[in-house]
Parts: sequence; structure tokens; C-alpha cells
Amino acid sequence: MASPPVARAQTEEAFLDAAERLLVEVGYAGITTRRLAEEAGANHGLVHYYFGSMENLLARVLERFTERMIERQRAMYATEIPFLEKWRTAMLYLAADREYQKIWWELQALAWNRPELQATVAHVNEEWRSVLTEAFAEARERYGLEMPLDALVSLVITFNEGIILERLAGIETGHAELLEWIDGWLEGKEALWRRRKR
Amino acid sequence: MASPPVARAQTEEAFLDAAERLLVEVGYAGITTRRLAEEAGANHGLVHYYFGSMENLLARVLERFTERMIERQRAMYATEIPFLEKWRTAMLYLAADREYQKIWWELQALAWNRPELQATVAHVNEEWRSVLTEAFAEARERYGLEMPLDALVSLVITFNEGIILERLAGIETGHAELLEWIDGWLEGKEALWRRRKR
DNA sequence: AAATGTCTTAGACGTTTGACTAAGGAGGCC
DNA sequence: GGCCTCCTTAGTCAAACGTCTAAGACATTT
Repeated sequence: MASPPVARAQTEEAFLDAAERLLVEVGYAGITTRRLAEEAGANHGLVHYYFGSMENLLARVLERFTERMIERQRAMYATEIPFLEKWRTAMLYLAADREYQKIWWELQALAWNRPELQATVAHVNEEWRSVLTEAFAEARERYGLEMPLDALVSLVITFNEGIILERLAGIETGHAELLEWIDGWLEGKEALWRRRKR
Repeated sequence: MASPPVARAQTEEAFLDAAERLLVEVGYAGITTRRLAEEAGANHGLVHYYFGSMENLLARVLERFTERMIERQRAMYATEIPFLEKWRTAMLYLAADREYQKIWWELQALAWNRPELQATVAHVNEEWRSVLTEAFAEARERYGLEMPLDALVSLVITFNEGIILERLAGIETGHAELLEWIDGWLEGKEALWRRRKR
């Protein structure tokens, strides 16, 4: 066994990991101290000892997840690759990361009824927004888009959210058509820009 | 007292109404038989007697709500008014009906973890889709939009969903800018069409 | 080696849950 | 008027819940 402080930190992580798995499996309403402890392979009393309450534990899950999301979003758009490639990478993530999205939206649904969690959710949204704002400022200029930047970013964020949420409910109608059209449209804009540059 | 069958139907409705109020207030996870009965002003044993289980009751709430949503959506777009006016009416609803939206998304979040409910949710989505498809087929032709109809409808639906969901979490950044720009853009398209018609 | 302080465990506490039932009551039918 | 069916009520039940505690294990310090 490792020395206590390390072991404790590991067990705490095990609880948070287990909570994420249960969010995917059964949603936030299905998480109880005992089930969580079983999933984490730890004693159910520790939930109270470590975190004080399930509520606090879920708040910790939200915070940890939040940090990871922001890191990922920054990494995706911050690299020095052309906008079109960034977009395509983002759309690949959108298609692939179902579990990740389930966790995120379960936490959001939880926050609908826990106002004290909404600030954390809003923080992620702002981060995402600022990352996208930077990326789309470039794209907007390059492609000569007439839409104000604020509006453009909101449109992109919200339709992404909508796609994720429809998919959580098992709905995929029209998604492929929409994403394909956007891709082709961007490609056309990109080609136009290249021609104009020469 | 009214005769039993009528009274029973009324009490059942009272349960469903109370469930909707609790969905707004505390979310689906906070609804228990006893709390629901208190909210409905009825005996808690009746939940089992009438509906068999809380699960069935929530399924009934979903079905009843579904019917109302479809009716409303049909009514909104089916009248013989110009497309721009339909759009503006829809956007007014979007801005106003927060409780309605909370109920709907609580039911959706419930369905994420109850696959047997997803068919009902999907049905509403399809209805909405078909109503919008008809309305936007007209708009698309009139305004000469290049986007395929499928993709256009998906875009409109998903960004609407995104706006609603961000607002449930207390986020409103960029929404007004986006909606205003769309409104102005449509107005421009409409003016163009009027000029061309002459 | 003993003492110390922290961590972990199993279990107990009272509460709340969904589900169910027995007893009483109201209204319609003969 | 008396029976009969259906409805409503209060209350019971076992299970599961969050919380808390006492006792022991452990590593570290003295």
C-alpha cells in the first residue's frame, strides 16, 4: 500500500471516475453513495468522509470535468493549422465522443436544478466561446462572412449542442446532411480565398 | 362530488399537472410519489392505483405533453401567413415559454436513461421536423437559399435547441445578436423577393 | 518499542422511498 | 331500501437511502 495521502488521493479519483461512468450508464439521478462505492471498489462510508455529501462529490466531478474540457478545447483550436482543418477535427470529436458528451450533459441537466452549479457550467461555456471566437474571427475575415462574430459563434455553439442533444435521445436525422453541406461550403470558401490570394 | 369516473379522470389530470409543475421546480429526479401527491392534493397511494408506478406516470406525462407540443407546432406554422411572420411568432415563443421548455427538456433528460421513452421523444422531433420542412421549403425557394432543405431544417432545429438549453443553464450570451441578425437577414431576403416579384 | 495521528472498515442509525393492502365510504342499480 | 361495485383513505412493509460512529489498521514519529 502506498502512504496514506497518496492512497487517499487515488481513492478520491476512483470515486470521481466511477461517478463519470455512472453518469454515462444511468444518469445523475441513479447515482447513490452505495452504488458509487461499489463501482469505485471502495467503502461507501468514504463518500461522506472524503466529500461530505454526494452533492459535493458531484460538484467535484463537474469541476474536474470542466478543467479537462477547457484544456481539450484550447488544444483543438490553438494549434497552428488552417481553419478548415480545425473545423474538421472538431467535427470528428463531435461524432466520436459520445460518452464524453453524455457526462457533460448529465452534469448540465443536474445544474438546471442546482443553481449553485450553474456558474461552473457557464464558465466552460465562456471558455468555449472565447476559443471559438478567436478561431472564427480568422475564418470570418478570410471567407468574407457578413454575419457578426458574436452571432456566428452563437450559431456554431448552439447547433453543435443541438446535434449532441438530439443524438442523446437517439435522433440523427439530417445531421449528416447538415455537416456535409457545411464542410463543402467551407471548402468552397477556402478555394475562393486561395484563388483570391494569388 | 362528481360521479366516480369523472372524478377519477380529474384526479389523474391533477397528478399529471402536478408532475409538470414539479419538473419545472425540481426536475424529474426530485419527484417522489408522496411529494407528487401533496402537489396534486391527492392521496399518495393513488399513484400506484391509477398508474401502477411512478415510471408509468412519467411516461403518461411525456405522452400528454407530446400531443400538446405537436398541436402547437402545427398551429404555429400551418396558418396562412407569410413565412417571415411565422418565423417571428416562433421566435417569440422561443423567448417566452421557459416553463414549457423546462418540462420538455426534463422529459428528454429522463429519456436519455430510459430507452423505452425515446421513441415518444423522437416522434415529437419528427413532427416538428415535418412542420418545419414544409415551412422552410417555401422560404428556401422564395429566398433562393442554396442549402439543401434537410440540412437547413436540421440547422434551424438544432440551433433552437441549443439556445433553449444554454438558457436553462443561465447562459444567454450572443443569443440576442444571433436572433436579431437572422431577423434582419430574413427581412432583407423578403424585400429582395418583393422587388423581384414586381 | 511505544505513542501518535490519520485513514479505513463494517456496521448501525433514523429517514424516506415505491409498492401494496385492508377497511371504510360513496354512488348507481335492482 | 339494500346490495354491489368501485373508489379513496390511512397505514404497513421491506428495501434502500444518506449519514455517522466506534473500532481497528497503518505508517510515522518519538
